[in-house]
Amino acid sequence: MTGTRWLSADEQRSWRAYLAATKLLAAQLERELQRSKGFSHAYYDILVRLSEAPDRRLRMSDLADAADSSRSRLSHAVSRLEELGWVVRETCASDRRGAYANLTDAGFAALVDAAPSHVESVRTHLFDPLTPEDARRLGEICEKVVVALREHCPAEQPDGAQPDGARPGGTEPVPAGSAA
Amino acid sequence: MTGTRWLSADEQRSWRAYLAATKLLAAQLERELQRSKGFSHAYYDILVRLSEAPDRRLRMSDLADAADSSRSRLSHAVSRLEELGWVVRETCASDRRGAYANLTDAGFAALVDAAPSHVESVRTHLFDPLTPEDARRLGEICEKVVVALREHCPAEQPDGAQPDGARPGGTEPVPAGSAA
DNA sequence: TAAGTAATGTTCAACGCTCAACTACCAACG
DNA sequence: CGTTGGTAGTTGAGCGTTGAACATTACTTA
Repeated sequence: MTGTRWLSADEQRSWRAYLAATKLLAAQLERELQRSKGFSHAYYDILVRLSEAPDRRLRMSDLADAADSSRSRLSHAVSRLEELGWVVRETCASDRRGAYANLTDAGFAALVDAAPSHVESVRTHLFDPLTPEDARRLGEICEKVVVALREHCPAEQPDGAQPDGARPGGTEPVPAGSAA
Repeated sequence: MTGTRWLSADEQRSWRAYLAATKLLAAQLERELQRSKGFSHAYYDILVRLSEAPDRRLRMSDLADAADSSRSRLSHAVSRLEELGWVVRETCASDRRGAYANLTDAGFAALVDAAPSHVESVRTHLFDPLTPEDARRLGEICEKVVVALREHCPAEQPDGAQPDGARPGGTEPVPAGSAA
């Protein structure tokens, strides 16, 4: 009864490195963003998704999917962003259960303000230590993992976002669209 | 004044894939471990580190470093593990400020019980979608990132663990040492 | 030995996340 | 219509993390 497919020595080493890298990198980016701009990466991510959406607004569910977040978490987070004046909710006319989250000018400004230092953090701690080839491969590998995860749990995840893997949109820098 | 080194289109794509993959994978592993065994990956990690240590015990600080955890978080976590009967604290004779965390037989048994399904999760969601070559490269890339992060923040991190990057030890399977 | 500095570990308050209700609404079917 | 089932989003309790403050003990230097 030893059906377990244990990890090989190489796999274990990769796995440990993965665990350490992801944990340390996330903690470092969080710390730098928190110290320089006073808000979390979770907020940043929400602001980015909204900034990229048409009219800078998104249905709550779509925003949750875009940010790989649970609906509950998103609802709480949007409430806090509303208190900051960075997002406002708006009820949906066509489906009265629904709600839009709108990015305000102040929210957009906060994103514009935070982006440069955050991008610099990402570059410093992730891309600078890697060769361009490494970076490209990391992306490919992660895309494979994402595809597998999205199709592997069709009923467990917050929702079944299509396994795109190739969304355009600029992550860090502020996307197209005029400020203010 | 536009000193920001923005991400290229390729870099952005890699970065987004990285963000999605790490978030989804962590959530999936957490969910499966939680549902099948009822405890978190944070606990699992602590149990693993303790199980690998001589006499299955470690100073709190060393354990915090090994698990890439803050002292505060570790202290809380160990308290909870103590309530489960999986770890016991012991005051250190040679340094009376210090404390050891000892893995109990029950704690070791819990790890032995959880390991197979957890390893299966890791394999299913990470290694199965990848080629062996991918897995090897992922490990190399992560090791580079870890090295950079560890040397880049000598005064900010919980502690200054030496930039090893090549610790042996078996991660998932239960390491050498007799059970019970 | 006394004073100053550093390290270990715990505790507390604030905050965010999770999970399970819960409200409100839509849509289909009889 | 009225019912049933499913969807959108919110809420609240419980729990874990964070970061700072704290007590205690060790080390270093005069």
